[in-house]
Amino acid sequence: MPETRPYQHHYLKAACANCSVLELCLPIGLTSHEVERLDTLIIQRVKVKKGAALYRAGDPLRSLYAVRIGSFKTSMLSVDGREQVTGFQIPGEMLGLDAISDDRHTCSAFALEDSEVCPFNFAQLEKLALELPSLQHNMNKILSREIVREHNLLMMMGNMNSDERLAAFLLNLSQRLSIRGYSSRNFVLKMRREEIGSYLGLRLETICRGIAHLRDSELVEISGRNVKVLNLDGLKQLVAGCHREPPL
Amino acid sequence: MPETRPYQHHYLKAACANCSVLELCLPIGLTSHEVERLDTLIIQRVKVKKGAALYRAGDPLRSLYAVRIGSFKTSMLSVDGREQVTGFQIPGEMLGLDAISDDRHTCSAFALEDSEVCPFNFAQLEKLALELPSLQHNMNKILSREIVREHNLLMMMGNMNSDERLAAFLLNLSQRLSIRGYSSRNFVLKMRREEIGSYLGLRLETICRGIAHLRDSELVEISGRNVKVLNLDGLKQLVAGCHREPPL
DNA sequence: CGTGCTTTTGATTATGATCAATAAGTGTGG
DNA sequence: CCACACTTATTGATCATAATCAAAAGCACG
Repeated sequence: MPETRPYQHHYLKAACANCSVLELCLPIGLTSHEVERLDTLIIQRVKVKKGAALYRAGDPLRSLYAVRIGSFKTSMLSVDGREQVTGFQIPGEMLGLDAISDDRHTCSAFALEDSEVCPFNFAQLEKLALELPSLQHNMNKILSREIVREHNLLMMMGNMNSDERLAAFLLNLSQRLSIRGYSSRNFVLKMRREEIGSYLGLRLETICRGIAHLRDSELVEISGRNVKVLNLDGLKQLVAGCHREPPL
Repeated sequence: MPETRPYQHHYLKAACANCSVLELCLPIGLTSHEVERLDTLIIQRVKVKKGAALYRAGDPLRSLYAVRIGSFKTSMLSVDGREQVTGFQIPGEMLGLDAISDDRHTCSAFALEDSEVCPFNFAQLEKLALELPSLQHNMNKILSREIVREHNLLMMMGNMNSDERLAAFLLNLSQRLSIRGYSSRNFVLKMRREEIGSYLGLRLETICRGIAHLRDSELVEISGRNVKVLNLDGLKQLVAGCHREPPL
């Protein structure tokens, strides 16, 4: 990711009401009148070029972002400059939730492809949430859902071997894409092997070997970054009947 | 943890205003009038016996809980019955945040010693947060802080070896205890080696060996569950100059 | 159409898991 | 209070998994 300049401002007039990811984003369950009020927070949508940072660790929290088009990775840097990928975000998913803790982003967010986000000014969002109970409730749920996501990640890190983690990763991505109306059986990995590895706590070579194993067992067909799921149940079984010891 | 009966109800009249962990808990930064209103949500404090569950995975979300006295572990069960510990909570820390996502607890919470919690009815809490902006803001921060905590855990799982993870765990516990006014140099581990291991993605034997290593390098003195930190900076250095490869 | 980067695959090594046996605590009932 | 049973902790020996090192093959983009 050599592109380091701040994100580009391509101003677009926003309109939650006719946004295609409306039902996956902050406004879930809001009345059309409430959505209109939320709309007023989004000054403009923002385009982020592939490889560019939407924000960086240490930046003050200005806005939360909903991914509208494209995809992102969020990552932290360790003291000695190693990257830990903490998540991949696709349309309808939120970015920046970790920053509320300390009014400062703890992760950086990079676009994995040319992308577009809706920024919600956080101060205004909190203010509006005081007036719209369902918005407040949504925010709580979205924050809590992120906690649950990370619990599952921890579970994976603690109890799954490399092949199982990879299978779980593909399955999770497949399911999230399917919710967004994309194919759950054919999709493209926008991230590098190294980034998948970092996310799963593995080296990139281990990811390559895992892919080879899944291919050998005819669960998926992966060539380059193109994924075709051949045996969804098989994948699920691999993830479910997982863990380092057999059940006694 | 053989004790499986639901938590015991020892009713105590609650009063945030003169609670010793007030400034670490939900009411941070609230005016005394606001704290009074929050007080009305806590019908009574609840005592939980060592080993008993405060709630279990699958239970409907009724309340969030602030630990007042004692300590807890939260854990999830995998399909084949293996435990993944997701956190340890000490006084002033919140329990149940993951349940907001789906109105259902995804973890179980067990008392590691005889303990006491303050339950906040969640529905009432959300309602009250609409009227008290600083309460709403606190809730957002607490949720976000939990996300940051888990990011750091992921970082640990992904980039640290066993000794470094153990050192990071001890350091983190030491710091949290110190914030609560306990000694940061002398404390007692209320959890078993196995639970520490599960939390850190390691086996209990590896924890024992790690303890032996830290003892050999004269960073800490650990006998049984009693911890004495001998060289805080040394511990920090081990955690900071960590990671599987040396910095290039 | 090279020149990076990224991915793949192979060979070897290191770390932590597993298996096993012993020791140290903890709590209970006599 | 002690003896016993049981849980928890420690340490050793061996093994398995994934990391590391290395080299070649694909790709993508200027």
